[in-house]
Amino acid sequence: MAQHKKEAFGTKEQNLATFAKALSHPARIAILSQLAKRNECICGELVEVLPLAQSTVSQHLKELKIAGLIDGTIDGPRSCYCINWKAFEKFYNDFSSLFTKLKEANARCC
Amino acid sequence: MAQHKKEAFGTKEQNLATFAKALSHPARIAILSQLAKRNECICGELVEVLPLAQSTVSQHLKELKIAGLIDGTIDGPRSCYCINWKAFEKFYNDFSSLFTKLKEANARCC
DNA sequence: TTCATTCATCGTATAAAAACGATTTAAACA
DNA sequence: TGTTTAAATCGTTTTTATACGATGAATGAA
Repeated sequence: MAQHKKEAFGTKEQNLATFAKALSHPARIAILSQLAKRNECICGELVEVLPLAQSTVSQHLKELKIAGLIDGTIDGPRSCYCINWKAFEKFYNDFSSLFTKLKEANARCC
Repeated sequence: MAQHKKEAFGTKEQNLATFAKALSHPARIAILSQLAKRNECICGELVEVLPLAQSTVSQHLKELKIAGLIDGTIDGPRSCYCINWKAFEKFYNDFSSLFTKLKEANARCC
């Protein structure tokens, strides 16, 4: 009875929602901030900094990767992650467009 | 075993995550777009436009309201909703700051 | 080759989200 | 007062997310 109906909406809305969902957990915001702060972005360093188990951090990294916001490369026994700037910028621009559209309409709201 | 640990993160990260979560469903993006498009923002009009049951739309409206992104006023037997511009702008600015911060760090990523 | 390190994945448990129908509430109107 | 209309809430089901420990795979070092 609770089948999701996300497909019933437009592509633009779905893409924006996917982007927002990737950012919808403080752990993933923290991960992005850490990736931005460091030259090296090793999974283990994130585990040290975050109040979560290693497996949980790995799971969040996977979600960010699936969303396309980060890239991961294997570096020996370690994994190095970094922000996928191109994807992130695309999503950000789409979101900014929505924001601008909403803003313009603001004046005549009830 | 799966108690949420969102409280273990910073306030800034939590607030951003809450904002993103409110936008993390295409129905809620569509609702915001509709609110921006119309002079009147009656719940029933949204139900007509969206591919969802009335109770489900009401639920999404409630979430947007709890997140602070919209305001609702009772208009006779109807409910009139509009975007809470101030809150929306605050969140948007916070998000833009994060984006800028990430962007500056981009050059020295692995 | 063996062992330690690092991370991903699996299995599982709990919590939250999404969706709907049915019911309730509240206002407008006859 | 009773009836209609509109929307919120309730109860329920299904799906997804969050979190962890345990296991597995792959690399690097002994």
